[in-house]
Amino acid sequence: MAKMRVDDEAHASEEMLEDAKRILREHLVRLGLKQSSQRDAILGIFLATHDHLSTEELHRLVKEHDPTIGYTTVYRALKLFAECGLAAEIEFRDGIARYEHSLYRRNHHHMVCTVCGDSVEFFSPEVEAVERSVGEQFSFETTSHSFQIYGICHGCQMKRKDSPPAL
Amino acid sequence: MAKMRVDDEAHASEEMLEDAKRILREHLVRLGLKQSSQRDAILGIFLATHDHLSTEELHRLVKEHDPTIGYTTVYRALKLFAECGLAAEIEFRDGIARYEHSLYRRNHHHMVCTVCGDSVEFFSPEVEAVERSVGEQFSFETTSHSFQIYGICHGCQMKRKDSPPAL
DNA sequence: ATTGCTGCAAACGATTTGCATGAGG
DNA sequence: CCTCATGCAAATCGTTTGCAGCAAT
Repeated sequence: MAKMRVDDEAHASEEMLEDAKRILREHLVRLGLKQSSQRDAILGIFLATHDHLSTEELHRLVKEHDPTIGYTTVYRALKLFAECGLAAEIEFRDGIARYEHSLYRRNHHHMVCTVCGDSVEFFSPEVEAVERSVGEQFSFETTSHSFQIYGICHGCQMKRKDSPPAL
Repeated sequence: MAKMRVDDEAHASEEMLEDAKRILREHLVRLGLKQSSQRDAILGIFLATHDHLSTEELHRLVKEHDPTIGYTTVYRALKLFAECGLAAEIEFRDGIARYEHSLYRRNHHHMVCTVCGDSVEFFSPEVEAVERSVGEQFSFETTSHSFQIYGICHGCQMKRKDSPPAL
């Protein structure tokens, strides 16, 4: 429940990079696909961030490293990562698909401020338990769930008090 | 936790229709908006279904009743209903916005089959509790949450077994 | 009369695809 | 060599908006 220390995270990401590369490689072999330098680069950059990136945002980061890589390649790479469980798509109600790491990151959810768009993470094993129990109850073979909380963050609440309420 | 009996539901929806009309009316007055026959018709048809309707699906139903009502009017009516708490938008990962009744329908979530798209409803008060407790913890004034479970329904599991697995 | 509502068509924007060229096995 | 990956441009598709005429207050 406590936050990981930064050096723990750094250590974890070295191992994670290796695991991730292996998982992607196995996935490619399984589907008869090929490796490419672009995909390796995109994977590395994706794993190096701890944000919730849209395709466009990741593309921007990737271009800093290699300006020749196109949006479509990033888009397809993210799909591939999601297929093999390296990335998970999350939906923040703004109509933009965002991705985050999903390896080693279960039980982890988001609370989003509907005013400023910022998000905080929280951990909630109960939700995982609900997935299991409901799946059993209805004979679903569950694969995932999506859970977000929406509200107004502390900062935006303060600003609201200062300025006159719009409605 | 037990399912409502059908006649309970029928009775509830008469009362609900009145409540809904009143709520919408109050909302319109509050914002200085006007009533219209189209919106009344759309509200009635919306409340008469128990499905998770996309704008297009509701528009199709509405046209059966009055072919002159356009898509845009249905679209704007749904937004209005959502604003005043009569409808809630739900997201099933297919990129289509769906709406359902939200009046009298809290603690109610969906499990969606990623193969056939069918969904079942379930009730999970724990999730509401998580919203409250996480909101407190991070000083968010929470307004709502979104929770869906994804998986493969019993029927689609059976079909999988029959036909040779694709991958 | 004034102001909001409607319906059409057009704009929008993120996502997805077709295709010619280049790279991996 | 054959097949897949790439990057561009174009297509897609649900959503949203502008606007002229209609309806409600």
